[in-house]
Amino acid sequence: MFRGVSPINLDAKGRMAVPARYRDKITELCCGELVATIDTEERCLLLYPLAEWEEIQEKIEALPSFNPAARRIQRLLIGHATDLNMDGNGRLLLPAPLREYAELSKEIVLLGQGNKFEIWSEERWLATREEYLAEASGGAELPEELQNLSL
Amino acid sequence: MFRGVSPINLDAKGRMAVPARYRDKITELCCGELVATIDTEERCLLLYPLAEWEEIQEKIEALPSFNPAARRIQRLLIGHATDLNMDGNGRLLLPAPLREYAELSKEIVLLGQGNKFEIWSEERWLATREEYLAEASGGAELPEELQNLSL
DNA sequence: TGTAGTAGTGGGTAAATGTGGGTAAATGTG
DNA sequence: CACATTTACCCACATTTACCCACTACTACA
Repeated sequence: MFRGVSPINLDAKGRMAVPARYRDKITELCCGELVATIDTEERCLLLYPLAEWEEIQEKIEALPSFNPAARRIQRLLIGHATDLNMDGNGRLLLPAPLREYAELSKEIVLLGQGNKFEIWSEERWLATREEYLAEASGGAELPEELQNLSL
Repeated sequence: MFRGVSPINLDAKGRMAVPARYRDKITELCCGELVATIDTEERCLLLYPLAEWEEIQEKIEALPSFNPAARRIQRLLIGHATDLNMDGNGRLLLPAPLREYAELSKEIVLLGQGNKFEIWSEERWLATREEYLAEASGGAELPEELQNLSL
């Protein structure tokens, strides 16, 4: 599915040009209909093909709604999930509330992540990547599945 | 169903313009007839399509009425439930008592939440969201369903 | 190295949307 | 029954958005 990193500039209207190498697949998967929402762990956005998102939303809605942690997740994820369509030039208009959440200004980064993309402010992504690298080289606390992973 | 976040301004008469992207679906589902009531956990309002609300009200009415907790829920939810109609411009007049409960002044936020909407004062929503994010990243006390959720 | 095609970027314009407010009907009150 | 207040309906304006077209920068290939 999706992979790779793409530095992108938002234009003055808050639009993001989807890298051409993804466009055909996105058109094929969901006719250019995508859903963006927030990531609850990091200040970045998640971008799903519509069909992919709908499966996830079903799972989230099925959570027990009297459970406070589940209500939080529902409010955060479904509450921010916004439908987006690619325009004729293969661009997406990122809604202002989502841009504000992820602190996106001009320079952003699009990360392919399998069934979805992540959208980061470039500055925040570079800083977070450094943190990850530092933690990873600590080498401690890896779950068993990871320790057995051969690259 | 409904999803996404919409910042909205109430006008001087306490009216809220329903975002255009929801209007068709609302008209189709319930001819623009909605029911607003209070949320008992958070200081926000809940907004249901009429048919959706009627199912819920039946369930609430079926609760054992000698049980004090059930009576409380009945008084709070059914007692505050108010029928609203979209006007010709796709706006809803939010009744003063409900506005006061949720402390809605000018800037409000509409959150799509599956079968319903939530209406928050923008200020309160932003503050609550930060709390949720902080708690979510604590990572503790997640129900099993949530721990296994892969996004 | 030139040329053609593709990708990324910028911005104009018409249509749709959000906003404000006037007025008449309806409602509640003295 | 008259009055004051609220609500519903309507029209008009400001703003935003979607769509389109044009320009520039690359890339690939001759």
